[in-house]
Amino acid sequence: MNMIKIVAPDFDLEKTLDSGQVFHWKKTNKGFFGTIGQLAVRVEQSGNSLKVRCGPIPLSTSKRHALPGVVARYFALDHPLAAICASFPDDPVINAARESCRGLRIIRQPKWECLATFICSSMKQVAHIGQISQKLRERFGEQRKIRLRHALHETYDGSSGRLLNVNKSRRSQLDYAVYTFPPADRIASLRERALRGCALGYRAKNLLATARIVASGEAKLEDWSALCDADLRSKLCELPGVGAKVANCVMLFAYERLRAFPIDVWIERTLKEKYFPHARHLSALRLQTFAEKYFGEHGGYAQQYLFHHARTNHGRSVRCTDRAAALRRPYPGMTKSHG
DNA sequence: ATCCAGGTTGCCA
DNA sequence: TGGCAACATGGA
Repeated sequence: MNMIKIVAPDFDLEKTLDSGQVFHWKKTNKGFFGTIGQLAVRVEQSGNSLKVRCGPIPLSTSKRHALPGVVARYFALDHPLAAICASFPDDPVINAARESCRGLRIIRQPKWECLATFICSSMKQVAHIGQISQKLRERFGEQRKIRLRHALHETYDGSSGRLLNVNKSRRSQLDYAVYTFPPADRIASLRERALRGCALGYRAKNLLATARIVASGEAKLEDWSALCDADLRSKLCELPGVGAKVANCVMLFAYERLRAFPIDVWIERTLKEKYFPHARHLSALRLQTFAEKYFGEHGGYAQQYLFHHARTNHGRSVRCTDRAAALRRPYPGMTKSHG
């Protein structure tokens, strides 16, 4: 039985998976379905414990015992969250974010999967990125099935060990299909047209070009773990479709560089509104420099908390009953335009 | 319909 | 350096 229980204090599964750092987890009433690398996984949280079921393990039985470790590592349960949060600066803005994002962890994603997904993320809403990821996976990844419900809900014939009253077609309805992310060489083998078919738009060219560089061995993503932050960033930025923001996301979400501080439109808006309300022109570089210095060694965590806090609509300076209108406003909460 | 989205790139002064 | 437009797509 590929079912385990993991003690996970100081962890909020839903916030973690729904904070825009990873895009392929599907929420159902029975928990989250997704993949961790090649492994199909279903995760449910109740209180401090995680119930994890995985699909068929295409590995030796000795590796089976590694499952708890794989899951705990993916969700970064070893991060000292209290200490990390305590290292944030003390101001009303980050304090509010820290309060509302309790248990949110920066997970450890597979490098290629993270890089490829964020190349697809430019000028896309979080929901769209999820759609693109899903299409890439369905069309070019591998399908893995995982039991939708626990077997105890079904009727067993104790002598044969078989399910009763469940024919084959019905049994298949009990399975949930998830898809692994296609490896770089698979993407590299495609035509740009095939990628555009996954709604990538102009990003298709970048993803394809980067996939070919990775697949050729010219860019060794795993080896780059040994580089210092600055060198890693410049290596990532050499890849087509990767600029400062995407590089910082990949550093943070796949290379454990907790200092990396991605600045997207949401974070830029938040920083300007909350920390520089009167500044007229603040260059991207100055904002980046400020953020890295001010938020410190776990700036990436602070950034993720600010991002999620802002996006979940708690961070608005003015209560707004019309969420859509609030989202439409360039600087939510502001009534006067700042020229 | 119009605006915006976890940006990057090339070109301009 | 810093501003600016082009680049595709879909949801609100």
